[in-house]
Amino acid sequence: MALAIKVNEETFTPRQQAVLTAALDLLVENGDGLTMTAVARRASCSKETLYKWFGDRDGLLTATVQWQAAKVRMPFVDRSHLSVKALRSSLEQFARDLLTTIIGEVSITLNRTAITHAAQEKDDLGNIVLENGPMAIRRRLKPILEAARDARLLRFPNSEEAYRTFFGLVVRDVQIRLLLGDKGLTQSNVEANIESDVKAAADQFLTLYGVKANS
Amino acid sequence: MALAIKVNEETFTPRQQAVLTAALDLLVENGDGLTMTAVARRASCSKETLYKWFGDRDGLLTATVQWQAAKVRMPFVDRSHLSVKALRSSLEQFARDLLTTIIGEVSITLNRTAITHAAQEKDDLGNIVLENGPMAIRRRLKPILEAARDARLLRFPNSEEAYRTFFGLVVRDVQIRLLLGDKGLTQSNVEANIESDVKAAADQFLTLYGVKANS
DNA sequence: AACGAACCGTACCGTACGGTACGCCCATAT
DNA sequence: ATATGGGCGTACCGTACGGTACGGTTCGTT
Repeated sequence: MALAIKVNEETFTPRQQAVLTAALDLLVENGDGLTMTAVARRASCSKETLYKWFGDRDGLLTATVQWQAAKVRMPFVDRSHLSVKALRSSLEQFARDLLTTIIGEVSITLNRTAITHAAQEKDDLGNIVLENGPMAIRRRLKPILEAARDARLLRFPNSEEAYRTFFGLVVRDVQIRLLLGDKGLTQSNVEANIESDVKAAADQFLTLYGVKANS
Repeated sequence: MALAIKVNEETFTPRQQAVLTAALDLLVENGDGLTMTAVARRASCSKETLYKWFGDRDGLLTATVQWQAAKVRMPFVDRSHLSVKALRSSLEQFARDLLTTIIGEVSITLNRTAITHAAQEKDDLGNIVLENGPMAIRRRLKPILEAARDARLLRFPNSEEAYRTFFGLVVRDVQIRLLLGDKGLTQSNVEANIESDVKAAADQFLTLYGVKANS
């Protein structure tokens, strides 16, 4: 838990955030478009300032990803009253948040950038994205799963396995196809089916781990 | 189906394949290490030859990915006698092949390269990897699923959905974590659990879509 | 008013790399 | 033996980009 890199709102001044926004925009528009000159021009600042604030290109990239990844805050899910209905609703909420996040252009860009980065030895960005993406969800979902198990609504030997199954049921091949730029899978295309996919994933998860279904 | 890019063994001469091997090695060793000079030195050939054979850097990259991706040939799965046992065995075989492929260094490198490539406008590599990865599996698995449905072993409204669920149950978060360079998930780490994961995925899939379980 | 800090814009430097040109070797054909 | 062509090695060119330097401007402080 101490591993999570904390980025407060106050970490960056508004001016700096404007710079980071420019950097992110360039990243989204054109993955390799993040040249220092381009960011400086887009943000109407001098390159010297960029180097003063962020050290070097990698620092700017890291700051951008950190700042943006930390913004992915999923809405709070109630875990007080644990009826089957409430559990299903929570699962659907998680699935919906996960899917809508994943198919967003920003998320795709961040993941692509981090993966490109990880292809070289420097794996900072990969960890940042992981920490704010899958791991953040895991941290939030696991206690709910465990509470549901304690309430005899779910049955599983290992909450880690249960979480990963949920992830798989929700994400399936959507993320990798989007990352690879599958033209047969536009965001709007996925977006239209989110609700039915969400329901299907929750149903399947409950079929696999709900108390009724499992022996 | 005509979309699949065909790459015969004879497409490249042995000497050319040696060059492609060198290129792939450099790619695996260091994602951005694929400079024309480096490939030429590694393969003991001249840059001029590279340009003569492959046109430009992108052509070399594409040839490398095509050539390597086309090598991913999964073993044939018998689909003649369709007992429950044979079906489960087939599913496990698919899951095993999928997992072992995905966690391989070559696959990770290819996917990372294609994703990096897709981050710019050029999406050739993404399609090639997709076509030889997920889509190849889909083409092989779908008829088996449909045969099993016709034999009343499985029940699903949509074979596409069934395939994607299978994919999700098998891959879960493994691929994205490996692509992002998650240090808590080494190949050997995953490899050790392949067999149990494979069994679990097949079990879960049969629980969801097997005739016995569904109403 | 005077000073200084922060910052913009631009010019500049060094390097890395894609791509080209050229000289040489060697193998095969005639 | 000689010619020819495919290919190796190297040197070279142009450009793009990371990083630095510097003059000019704005703004806050005293």
